[in-house]
Amino acid sequence: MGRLARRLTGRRGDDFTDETEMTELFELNAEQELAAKYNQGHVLVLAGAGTGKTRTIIARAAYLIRQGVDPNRILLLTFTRRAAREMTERLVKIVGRDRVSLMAGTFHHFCLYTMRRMPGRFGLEKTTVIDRDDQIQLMKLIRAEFRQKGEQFPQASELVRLCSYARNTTQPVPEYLSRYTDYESEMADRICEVAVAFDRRKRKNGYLDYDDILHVFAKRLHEDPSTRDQVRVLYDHVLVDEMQDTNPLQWLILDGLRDPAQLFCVGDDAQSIYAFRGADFRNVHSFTDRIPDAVTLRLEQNYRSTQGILDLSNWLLRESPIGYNKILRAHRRAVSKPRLFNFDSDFDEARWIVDDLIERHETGAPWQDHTIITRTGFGARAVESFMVEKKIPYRFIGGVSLLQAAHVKDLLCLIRASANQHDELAWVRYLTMWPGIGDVTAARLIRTMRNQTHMDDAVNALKEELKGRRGIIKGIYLVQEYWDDPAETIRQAGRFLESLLEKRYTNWKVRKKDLDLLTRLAGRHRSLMAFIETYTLDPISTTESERLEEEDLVTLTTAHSAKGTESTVCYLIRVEPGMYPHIRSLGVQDQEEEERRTLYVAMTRARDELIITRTHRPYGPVQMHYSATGTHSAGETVYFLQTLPEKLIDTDFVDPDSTGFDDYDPITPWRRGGDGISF
DNA sequence: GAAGCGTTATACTAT
DNA sequence: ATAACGCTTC
Repeated sequence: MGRLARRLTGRRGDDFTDETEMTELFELNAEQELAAKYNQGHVLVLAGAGTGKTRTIIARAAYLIRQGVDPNRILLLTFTRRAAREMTERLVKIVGRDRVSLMAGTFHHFCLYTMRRMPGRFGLEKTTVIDRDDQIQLMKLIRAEFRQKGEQFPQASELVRLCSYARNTTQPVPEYLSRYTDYESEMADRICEVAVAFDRRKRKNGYLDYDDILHVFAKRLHEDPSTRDQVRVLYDHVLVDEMQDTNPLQWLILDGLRDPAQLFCVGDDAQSIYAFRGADFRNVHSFTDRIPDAVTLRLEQNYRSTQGILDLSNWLLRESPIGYNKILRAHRRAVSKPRLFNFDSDFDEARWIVDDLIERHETGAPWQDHTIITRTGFGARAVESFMVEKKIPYRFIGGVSLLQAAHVKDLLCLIRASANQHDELAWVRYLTMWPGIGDVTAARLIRTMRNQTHMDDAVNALKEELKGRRGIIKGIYLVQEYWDDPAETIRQAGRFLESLLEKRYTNWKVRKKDLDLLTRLAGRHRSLMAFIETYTLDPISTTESERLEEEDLVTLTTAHSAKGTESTVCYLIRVEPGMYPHIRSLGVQDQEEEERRTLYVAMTRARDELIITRTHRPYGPVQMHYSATGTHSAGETVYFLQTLPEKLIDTDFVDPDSTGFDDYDPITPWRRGGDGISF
C-alpha cells in the first residue's frame, strides 16, 4: 500500500499483510484495477462493505481523465451530496483541481441541473422545489376537499407516501394500490382521484417535488427522441455509486443515458436499505438481464475492518433466511473483537458513551475518529443531551434539518412568496402570520392573485384587497428590492418579520440566532432561489450548519446516513429489541430483512473498534410483540442479537452508578438548536 | 363565519 | 416542538 493511498483514505495502514499487492498507478489491488480500467462496455461491480468501492470509482474517474477523456463528459451519480463532495475532493488530490470539472451529484441534482439548462424542453420556468413537508401540506388541502364529513380517510402523509412510492417504482397509482395495498376498490378509486388532483395542484403552483424531478426528466428522456439525443450526447461515462439503492425510476434515467455512454455501476445487495423509497436489492442481480452485453465484476477483499468485526457482520448475514452468499475477509492482521455493553436505561447508556469519548479524547484520540450510529433520530436523544451537557463538539447527520424549523420556514416563505404569486403554501404561511388573517382569508387573498400572469399585477391585486394593511405588502417589496443580494435579503426579511415572530415564539432570542446562521449560508449563494433549492435538495442539520468550519467533531448519524462512510471507532447504540429490527417492520419479512441489512451496514462502518450498546428496555410498545424469548408467536426470531454466539463478542454489564453525571435532561430532537446548544 | 386560544397526541429510515 | 382538534370569542 503506497503513500498516496494512505494519505487519501486517512487509513493508518500499519497492519496490512501484503504491501506489494497494490499496483503502482492508483494503489489498487488486482480486482479493483480490473474494474477501474474495464473498457468493454457496461459494468456492474458487486463490492462488499469496505472492499474499496469508493476508491475504485475514483480510480476509474482518474483513469479515464488520464486516458484523455474530457472530465466534462463524465457523470458521477452518488447517493448523497456529501458523498459527491468527498469523492470530488479525493479525485482532486489525484488529478489536480483544474481537471476535476466533472458533474458529480445525486440523481436529483443531476436531473434538476440538466433540466434547468434546457428549460424550454422540460417546461420548468419559475418552478419551486418542495420538500416532504410541503408535499404533505399541499396534500392536506386536497384531502380536505375530497374527504367527506366524519369519514375515515388516509392521512395526508400516507397519501403522499403512496403517490411517491408508485412514482418511484414507475407504477400507475391504481395498479400499485390494487396489487400491493389492502385498500378496498372504492377507497382505492378515491385515492387515485386524490393523486391526480395532487399532481394538478403541484403543476398549478409551480411545484416540483423530489419525485417530479426524476419523473419529469425520465419521461421526457423516453418520450421525446430529440431531447433524449440532446442529453445523451453529453456524457461518455456514467459512474453510479450505491447501485443497490437505486429505484426503477432511477433505472429509467440510467437506461435513457446509456449508449453511447458506458455505465459503471457499483453496489452491494447486502447493503440495500432504501426499499421504502422504491429500491429493490434484487435489481443489482437483473443488471445483466437488462443489458445483455454487460459484465459483472466483484470486489471481495475487505480493507476496512478487523476480522473480529467482520466475523460478527458475516454471522448476521448468515442468520438470514435469504442467501446473501457473501463472506467478508479481512485483509488486516488485527482482530479486535467487537464489544457489547448492556445498560439499565438509555440514560446510563448515553453517559457511559460520553464518558468513554471523553476518556479517549483525553488520552489523545481526536473527536473525529468516533462515530455514534443510531437507528432513529429519536433514539439518540439521550446521547445528544449528554454531549451537549459535556460540551463534546458533534454534528448530527440525518438530524432535524435547519430548514424545517418553524421560524426558518416563516422567513423562507416570505422569500418564496415574493418570487412567485402562485406559490400557494408560501403565501398561506406568510399571510396567516399576520393578526386577523387565518386560513380562510388567506385562501381568498390568494385567489385574487390566481389569474395574474405577472408578479407585479398580482401584488397590485392583493394590495387592493388589503387596503389599510400595507405592512403585508411592504415585506414583499422589501424582499424584491434586495433580491440580488441573498444575504442582505435574508437579513432584511428577518428584521422585517422580527416583531411578528417575537410574539409568536416564546424563545425568540434563541431562534433569532438561526436566522443569522441562515444569512451566513445565503451569502455563499448567487441567487436566493438557488440557495433555497440547494438546501431543499440537501437538507443540512442544525448541528452541521453551526459547525461548518470546524473539523474535529464526533459524528452522530443514523444508520442510513452512515452508508458509504467509515470510522475508526463506532458506537452502535440502542441495539435492542424493537430497534433492530425496528418495531414498525415486524411481521413483514422483506422489511425485517431490510432491518438486518441496516444493522449490517452499521456494523461494517467500523475500522478498529466496534462497540455495541443496548438497554434492557425494548424500544417502544414492543413488549406486546415479543414473548420472553424474543420471538414471534410463530417462533421466528425478531431480535437479531437474540442468538448471538458468545465467541463473537465480549460482553459487559456496566453498573449504572459507576459514572458521575448530573441528572438526565432529555433533549428531544426538535429542541435541538433551541435552548440546549451551549458550546 | 372566521380567528385564535388551549388541550392533547405524538415517536423510522430520506433525495 | 408541533400539529390537529375542539371550543370560545369577535
